[in-house]
Amino acid sequence: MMIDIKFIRNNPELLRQAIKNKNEKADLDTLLNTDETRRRLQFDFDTLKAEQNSVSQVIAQKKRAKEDASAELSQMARVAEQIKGLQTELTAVNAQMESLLLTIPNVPQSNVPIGRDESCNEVIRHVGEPVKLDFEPKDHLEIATQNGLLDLMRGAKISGSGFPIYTGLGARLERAIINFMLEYHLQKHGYTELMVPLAVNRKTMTGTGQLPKLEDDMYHISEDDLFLIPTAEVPVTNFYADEVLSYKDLPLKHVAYTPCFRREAGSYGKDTRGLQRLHQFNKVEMVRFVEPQDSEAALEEMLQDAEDILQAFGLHYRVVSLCTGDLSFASQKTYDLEVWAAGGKKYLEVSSVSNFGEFQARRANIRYKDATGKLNHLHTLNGSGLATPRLMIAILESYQNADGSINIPEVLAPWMNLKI
RNA sequence: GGAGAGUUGCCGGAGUGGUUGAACGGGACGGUCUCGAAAACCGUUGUACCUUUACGGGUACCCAGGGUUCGAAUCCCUGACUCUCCGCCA
Repeated sequence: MMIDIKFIRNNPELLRQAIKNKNEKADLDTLLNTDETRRRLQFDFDTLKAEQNSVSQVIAQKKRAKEDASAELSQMARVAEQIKGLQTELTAVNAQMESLLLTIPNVPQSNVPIGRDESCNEVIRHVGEPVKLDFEPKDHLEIATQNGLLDLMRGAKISGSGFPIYTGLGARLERAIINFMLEYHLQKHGYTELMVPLAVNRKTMTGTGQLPKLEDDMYHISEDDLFLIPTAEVPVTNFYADEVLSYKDLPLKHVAYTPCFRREAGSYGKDTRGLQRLHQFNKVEMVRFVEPQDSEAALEEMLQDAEDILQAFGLHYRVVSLCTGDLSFASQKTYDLEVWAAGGKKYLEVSSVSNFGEFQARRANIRYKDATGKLNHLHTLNGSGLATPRLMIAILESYQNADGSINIPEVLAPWMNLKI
């Protein structure tokens, strides 16, 4: 499957532009040349095979009639040899095609701002007001330390930096946040929960587009060639890999809580204080499977689903439309939600909501039969709803008191067995 | 970890190395019949690629990858997965 080679063949300039705008390094010319070679080989192969098939029947007839078929046999011996040669070439070219196709990114939607990097992202709107504190706010790490919520030193001791340990009330708070978000999506947004494997195979990682590009960013268990998931998107989207669904099943909406693992190779020393950037963190993820004509509307809906969580916490945030240079490899349009951190006085990314069009469905081979019985690739979307670390930062910093204590957000009370 | 059995189309289930893309049954869909329905009968019912303005034609696919052969669903090798039994273990 992969990305549609016919589409690439017919729209090379569109692809060239998309690759450039996304700052990707995909070799389109080699791909197109290889495609031509492949088609020529395939044609020759098919032609010879057709000859072999028909003469083989003649041989069968003659043998049954006890006639001499030695002329045909020697002719076919030659043909068989040629076929074998072509077969070898074809196999090699097909493999080359596949690895080239895997490096072609998804094409951004036309309404995505064009730009090199995040400085070109477009702020769509601000929602709510930054919390007003009549004292100099502390940052989340100070608050967490003072209240005994986190033990990063011991996390570093037993695993390494970036593997946080939530302690006591901190652990309960983290768990309450996760449960609150999960139940919110289940009960108010109509998602169905999945609890999924945290280690997945290579095919699965390729299906959603993490591989081959991001192999260095993932934890890999070489013994079994398994990868720790960087997001629940991977196992949840691949839930339907190699399947054919019915239009009657759609839209499908799944939500899953999982820890996420990221090596964050190459980002050392950047925004590392406290919970800002971690190798392991918790996230509730929403995934949707929809008919193609519904995916644009579904993206807006999912964005709202994620926003609802921030609003439930009464946190100020902004919605950002990512520019082409900041879009992920597989995405054709992405909104980020950035929550206001009162202590650090900056916006922190807590959610990324993306429409992948048919890109992932092609790679993972997820199809559906539409109302007319026609087979199509469906569209996939996903969005964080939300990632907890930076949400925790915003909560601690927004709900702090002058004496360094913190209040528990009202919506979490039922999840912590607290009476407020 | 050890031993055995298996993997065929939407499902069940045949298949001797040569007209098998695949018998037979079921399901689904269309039609005949009927006031309507059931039953019965007739027909249709895979995917991908190449080619053709079109009708059509060609190739591949019977878990995956190799091999034997003029020719493989059918024979051989390797691997994946499923099931049963034993061992170990939460």
